[in-house]
Amino acid sequence: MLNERSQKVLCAIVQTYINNPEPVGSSFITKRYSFNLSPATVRNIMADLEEQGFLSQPHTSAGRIPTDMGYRLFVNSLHSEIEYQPDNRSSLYKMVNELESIKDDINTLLEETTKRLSVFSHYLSVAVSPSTRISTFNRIEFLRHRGSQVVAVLLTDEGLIKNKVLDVGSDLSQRHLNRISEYLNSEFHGYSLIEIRAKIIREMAKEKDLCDTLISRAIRICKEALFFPYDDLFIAGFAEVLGLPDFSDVEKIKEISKAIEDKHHMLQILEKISDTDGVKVIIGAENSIMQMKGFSLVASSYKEGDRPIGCVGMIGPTRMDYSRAIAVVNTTARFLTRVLTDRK
Amino acid sequence: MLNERSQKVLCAIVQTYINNPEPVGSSFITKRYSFNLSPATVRNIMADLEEQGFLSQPHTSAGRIPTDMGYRLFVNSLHSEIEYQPDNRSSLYKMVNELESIKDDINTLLEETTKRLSVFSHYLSVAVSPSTRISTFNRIEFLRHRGSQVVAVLLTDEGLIKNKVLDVGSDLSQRHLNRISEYLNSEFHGYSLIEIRAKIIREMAKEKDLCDTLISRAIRICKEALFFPYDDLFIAGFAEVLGLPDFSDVEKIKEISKAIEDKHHMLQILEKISDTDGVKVIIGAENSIMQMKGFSLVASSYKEGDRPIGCVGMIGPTRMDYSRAIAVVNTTARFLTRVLTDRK
DNA sequence: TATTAGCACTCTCGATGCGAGAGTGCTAAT
DNA sequence: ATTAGCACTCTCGCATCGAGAGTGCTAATA
Repeated sequence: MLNERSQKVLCAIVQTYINNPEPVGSSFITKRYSFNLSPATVRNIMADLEEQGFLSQPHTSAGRIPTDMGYRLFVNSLHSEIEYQPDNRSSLYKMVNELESIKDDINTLLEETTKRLSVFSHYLSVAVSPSTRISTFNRIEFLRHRGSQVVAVLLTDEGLIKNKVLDVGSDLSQRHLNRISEYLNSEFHGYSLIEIRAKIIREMAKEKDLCDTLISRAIRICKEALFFPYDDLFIAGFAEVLGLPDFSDVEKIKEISKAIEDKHHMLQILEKISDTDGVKVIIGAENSIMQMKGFSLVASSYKEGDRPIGCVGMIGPTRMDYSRAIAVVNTTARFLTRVLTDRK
Repeated sequence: MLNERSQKVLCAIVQTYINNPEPVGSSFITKRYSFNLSPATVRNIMADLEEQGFLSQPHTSAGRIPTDMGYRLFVNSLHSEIEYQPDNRSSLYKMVNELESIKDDINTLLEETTKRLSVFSHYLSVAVSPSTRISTFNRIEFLRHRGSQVVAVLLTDEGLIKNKVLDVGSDLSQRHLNRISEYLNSEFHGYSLIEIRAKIIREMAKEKDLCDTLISRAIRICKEALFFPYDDLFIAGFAEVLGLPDFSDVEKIKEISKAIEDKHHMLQILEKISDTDGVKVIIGAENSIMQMKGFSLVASSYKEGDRPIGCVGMIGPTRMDYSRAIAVVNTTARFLTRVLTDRK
């Protein structure tokens, strides 16, 4: 579809534009890269590339800038080239080592990771905690709280700790609650939360008229206590991206701040990535789910053992340094995987 | 220090500038307000006000804009006039009523409050959860977690629920932990966390060589479990303020985003307000603690009964609509107070 | 046939100039 | 003490202009 020479020129243009966000001219390419081509030839190639949709021109008589398609081709070629080559910059390793000390609480770990990642990369960085849906039930405890309220504390094998305030009548004493939690803990230990929800639904249908009140109440309480509509989302580095030349325009800033304020949407995208393996790159409006026109996401799942459980990544302008971003995200995800896997 | 007429003119200028962020000229004032003064007179007054530091001029031959001092005078006069007149706009009441339904969890309540408040006011809105320092210990429970870890769950009388992951050796069984929590709960019930910390410090000094291991360990564990350096801070509405004309400049946006990324700083300011009564207004760099040059904070503590426990407020450009902001913040704080007081 | 040199053309960008408009400060009259 | 009048200042929008960068096309070249 594209001969090798054209592709090389395209990549050169993308790389040049990434280094410096100004339209790239033909002569720059011939000077900077030794393709042994004259500017005129490069111009012809560029015209072709534009026709095929890989480049665009802000106006006649300006150089070319990559389209999303252009970036995509660039990223794909990159991928096969340097795939998963960890970034050996000492500062990244330093950062990662600093994080080693906080392996106790997974949310603290993720929060600190995103913070440092954004400072390090100058991009927005994001992470989602292990998905509650697929998490493995370890145990649940109920603590009587003020009035008719009860605090349910859920622990999962992945290390998640989730609180939920429930309103059960005031007739259930702490003793009753302990009986309920004992029952649930023995019944559900080791199942994933999504399985448990299914079980509960079945159970509720079955026991509709049966009335072992304590158990049926336990089931009902549990259904509520295990329902967490959203996983935790960590975002850091807004101040960082404001420094990029791509955000010298107020409109652009509004767009990105809208994109990250819509946490629900963000989570959807990241959770999809949480389920898969390796680094994913989503460029601009590629993924029609997101109204992230103008931004790209480089993200990877992190795992516990062999099982992907969450996701960490970076968001930047489409003009972001993909090669570095991919390497950094990959390194970070591997680091998280190692910490989460080793901690047992 | 300032005669009544000058003050009226100043307030008129401030009000005009708040309505529309353009330097205010003398003739506008004479036309819009019926002071029965000629533009020339107003010009003289304006020159005086400028000399005294209440107004400034972007350039000769432009109108005047208020300085921080000018806003301050304006706000003070406002204060004595409409102090604590609740805002009767039906939409605010509607908003507040929607919030009534989530009185279960205080953090959820605060989060939703800030969200709605920002949408309603078009300013950034902030809130801090009840200060852990002054909160009243209700009980603590320890749950064995993975490996040598324990999850401490702290409940306070104010309704706070705090988790902390601790690394105690792996030799303490759940049974031991229960003994410890029973001891702590009977010992500390009803004390404020800050008192408890003091008690613990004394206890630790005393028992240095004594070695009732379980109790001394309990004390040590408790010291760690009760230490929460930061209260929760809720901020919402960044996208809202971007719409204001005051933030059409990228530099301004950077400034405000820096101000809110520094949560530590923000908390310091808000915690001070949490301790006092009524609505406070901090204009620009007035409070030298904050590098919030260019922004103002309108905030009020909310209470449980008669005791201020936390704080809610709004941040906007110095050119914000103080009158409305004060009313809205006041209404919101009173609403929170009512909900938190009634819920028992 | 693919490449290239040459050249006219187009478009942006910064500098410059200019006039309208808004608003001031000062002075002299009320 | 207030005000009318007026000269003055400054911004802002608009148009003009030339330099510079980069293109597309054509004709020559290997």
